[in-house]
Amino acid sequence: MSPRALDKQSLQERELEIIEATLLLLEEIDVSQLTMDKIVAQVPYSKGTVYGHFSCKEDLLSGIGNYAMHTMIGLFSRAVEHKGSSRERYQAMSFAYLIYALLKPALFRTALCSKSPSVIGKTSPERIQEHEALEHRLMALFFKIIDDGIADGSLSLPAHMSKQQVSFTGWASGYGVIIMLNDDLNSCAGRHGLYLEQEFFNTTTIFLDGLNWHPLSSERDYRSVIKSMLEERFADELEVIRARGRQLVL
Amino acid sequence: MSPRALDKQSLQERELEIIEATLLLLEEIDVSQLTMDKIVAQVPYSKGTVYGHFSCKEDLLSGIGNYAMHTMIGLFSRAVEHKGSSRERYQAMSFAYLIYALLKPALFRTALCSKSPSVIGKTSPERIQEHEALEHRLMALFFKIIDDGIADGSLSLPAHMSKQQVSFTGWASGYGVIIMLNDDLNSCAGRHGLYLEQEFFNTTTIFLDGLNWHPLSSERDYRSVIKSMLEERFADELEVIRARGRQLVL
DNA sequence: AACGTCATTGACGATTCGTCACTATAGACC
DNA sequence: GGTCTATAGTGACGAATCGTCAATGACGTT
Repeated sequence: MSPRALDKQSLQERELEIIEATLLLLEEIDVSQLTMDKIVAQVPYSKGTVYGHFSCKEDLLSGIGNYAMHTMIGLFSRAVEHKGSSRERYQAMSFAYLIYALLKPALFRTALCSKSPSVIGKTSPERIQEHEALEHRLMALFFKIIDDGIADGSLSLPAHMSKQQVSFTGWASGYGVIIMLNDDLNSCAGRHGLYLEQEFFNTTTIFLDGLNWHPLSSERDYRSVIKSMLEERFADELEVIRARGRQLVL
Repeated sequence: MSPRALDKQSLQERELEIIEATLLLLEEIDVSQLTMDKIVAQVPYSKGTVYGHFSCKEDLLSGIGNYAMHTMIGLFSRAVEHKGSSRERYQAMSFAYLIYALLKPALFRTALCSKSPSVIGKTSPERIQEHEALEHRLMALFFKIIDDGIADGSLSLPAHMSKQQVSFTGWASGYGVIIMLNDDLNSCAGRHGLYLEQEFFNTTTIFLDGLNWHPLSSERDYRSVIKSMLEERFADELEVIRARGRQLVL
């Protein structure tokens, strides 16, 4: 094909192509049945070329994880432009996570895998570094809003907690909920009656109340704030999600 | 050996033996390098026998996950006997989780793997069922304390939230923190300066404050409450953890 | 047109998996 | 105590998967 053309541009494009092909494959088969041979068959490149990009299956899964973070950063950046109090904007951003989970189920599911120790243990150092950089960018979006909250007086950091700790704690809580309710993403009926979006909302609300970020949930109906924010900023995405037969129950 | 002796007792003992041998192995090698052959070599049984217990490596990992939950239930049951307010007892129980994480690092690390979709996808239905039953038992311990809190008037359930939702949300938050700070379990210095025990404490505190579970953290120094609870109820475990060179920084 | 360079290829050896035909043994029955 | 049977246990083997590397070919250079 192109022997003397190792320009980064097309290399990255091909990496993306492999990732997208894998995701397409993962809409039909489970991660546990994913093999490199199946990926190679799905793609116009040979095994050697694929291995040139990804040192092993786990490395590819991590690549997908990073791709997922890119997607998230895009969605988060849109949510953060929501007009409202700093607490509302924080909550809006959290919900962009949910939109992503519902919009790209295969990506979401696979990205979770990429966090497991068994995958990380086989991931190339470069990709881990990339992962951390992306995580940092994501966290920075939250930092910004926390600063806003402190600036406008609606939030003061708890004793012994830095901005980073607050932001990390909130993120981890939401992450835990999503991991644990992930199974039922498609079945709609929640695990023992739990709905992802409900518990995600509850977790965020309790967290922000716990931080004493004003106005508290007792003073304001955040459920409808979120609802209208979603309809306004993510109309297209909601359309796609609904077309797939998944209703957001809030 | 024993042809006509399929008593459940010894079968379960052997299952445990295989699990413990695997955990021993996992103190030296990473999960990603774990193979069934290595396990078989570590154990006085043959491949066929091991496969009789566990249908594949993933099934074994899930078995380890369930074993971990057993361990946790044991520790939790001890923490719950702490004398103090209902909120204190809740917090004590949360911290039993941390004790477990520090006491059995290999078990803890592996149990995390067992939650990943790629592992669950290959786990036998029976074991998944067992997992859910154990999860239920664990949750029930939390239910109990939430009931106590409601009974003694220090807690009222938030609008639109059931006992189950509260308990789930709290659990998931703690779980997320632990997953995300897991890497550094042994390195002691936290990820970008975050310490597992610190953030675990913070998350629990914010969560309980968010629930408005009295007395709030502004009214009571829970840090020292936890400290003395640990010294009192988990002296032996703390000893072991310290002997390994890990200090609990609270 | 001959050469050098480098991306690409896919066949192959190595590893790992999971099965199954066979062996061993404890008890039942004569 | 000898034989028979049912079941636990074994480990060699075929199948699947992995990751490599010697060979190929496309393109720029001389």
